[in-house]
Amino acid sequence: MTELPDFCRLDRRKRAIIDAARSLFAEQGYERTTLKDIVDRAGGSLATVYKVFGNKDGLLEEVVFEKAASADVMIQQAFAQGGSPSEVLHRVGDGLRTHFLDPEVVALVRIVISRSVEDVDFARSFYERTAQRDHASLKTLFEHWQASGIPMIGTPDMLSDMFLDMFFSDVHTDAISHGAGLDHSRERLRDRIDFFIRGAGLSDQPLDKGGTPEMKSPANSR
Amino acid sequence: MTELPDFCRLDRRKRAIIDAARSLFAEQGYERTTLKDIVDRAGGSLATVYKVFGNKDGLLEEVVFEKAASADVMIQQAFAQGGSPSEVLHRVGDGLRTHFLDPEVVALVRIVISRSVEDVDFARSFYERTAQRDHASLKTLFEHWQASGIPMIGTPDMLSDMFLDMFFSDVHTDAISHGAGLDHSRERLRDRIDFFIRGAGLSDQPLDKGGTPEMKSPANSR
DNA sequence: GCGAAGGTGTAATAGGCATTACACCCTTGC
DNA sequence: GCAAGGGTGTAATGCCTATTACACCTTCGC
Repeated sequence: MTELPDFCRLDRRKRAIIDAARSLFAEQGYERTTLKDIVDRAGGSLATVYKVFGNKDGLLEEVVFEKAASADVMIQQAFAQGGSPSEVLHRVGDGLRTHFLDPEVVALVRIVISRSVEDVDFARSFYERTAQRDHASLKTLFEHWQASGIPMIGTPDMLSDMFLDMFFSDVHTDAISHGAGLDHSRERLRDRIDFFIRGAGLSDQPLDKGGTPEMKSPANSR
Repeated sequence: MTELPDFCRLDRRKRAIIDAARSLFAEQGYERTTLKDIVDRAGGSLATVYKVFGNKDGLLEEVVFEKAASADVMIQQAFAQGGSPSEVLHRVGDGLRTHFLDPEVVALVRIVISRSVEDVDFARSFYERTAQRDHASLKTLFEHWQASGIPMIGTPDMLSDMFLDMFFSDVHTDAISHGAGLDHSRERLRDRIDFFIRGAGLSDQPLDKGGTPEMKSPANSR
């Protein structure tokens, strides 16, 4: 029963291979990266790659699904911290921005998209574990607010869609233009989320009825 | 001087090859499509492909940039037809929806994204001729309205960005999920554009002060 | 009909890379 | 120390496909 040592050793190998593969895939794309490249960077041996992952596709799956975490936990937390819809949405937006700003995430999205032709199931599975899950989490938020009597225009489903669109479109643009066309500043994000909040009819409903009904400042036209 | 006949003949060949290549690239992706596939479908000969396009990459460029038309003309027309911002934007939205619903457009976007790693210039050039041009056209619209005294919240630049995001994000989702996750109905589009109009503070400013100020039907909360 | 310009078809070249096979070395538990 | 099992390194296999070369056939103006 020499399980533990073997496991550890193999495990270290596995880690090194996955890390090397992820960075190489991100740099060069999947097709252009040869297994030799990966072995050269990770150390170890080609034979090990086949022993652990079966083949190149198997390795890709491990790499992608390890990194393809949904942001749902972050969304729950942002909600749990409390505050008005506006405050929560700004927090969520910050979290999503950080997540999608990661160049490795963009690179993986590129790979998934290019493989989505040959392997629809793979891509769809990625979609379900990321975008669809984010959507569901966000939808829950709007449902909560709706249930607690906060007025909004549009269904939770539609609002969640629109909110995420702001981020997917940025990832999309980044994937094509390699960041040439995009300003990822915090100010831009703030403006966009404020825009969303107006569209959703969520402009601060003062739960405390102390303040004025939100005098729209003309400062928005930057 | 036998220019015309030669030209015509070559031209017919060229057309057939581009058409075959475009449909095959859309079906299978660029890497998976061999020049043999293309010649088999187009008829003619491999040698002709090399004579006309130089190599496989040259063929791809022709295919992509022929199809990658900007929607700017459509945007100008939608504006020229007149009407309130709301009316114009709904028209533009319809046009963009039609454009981006074309599966071949989505397929080409997939290809451009996957090649954007190895050939940044190619992808960027695509971006400039499509998204960036659409953005510029749309921005002009908002500038016109702004100049003519119609109040709006946000800069023309930002508004144009936000408007296009609704479509880019759909293309992005389609590219990954192959349409599994998306409803492209006209109703959804209408709701989204109404959302945008609220966010932009453009909710019908009656230029003609005859009618009622556009009674917003509560049908929005579908 | 004829000759030439230009397409066509096919076979050869060449290189790349996933995948497999195999002999060697090193760690590990006794 | 030592035997065994599991990693390692490398070479071989095999397939695929871009690209080239070349001999043949069509078309078109005359």
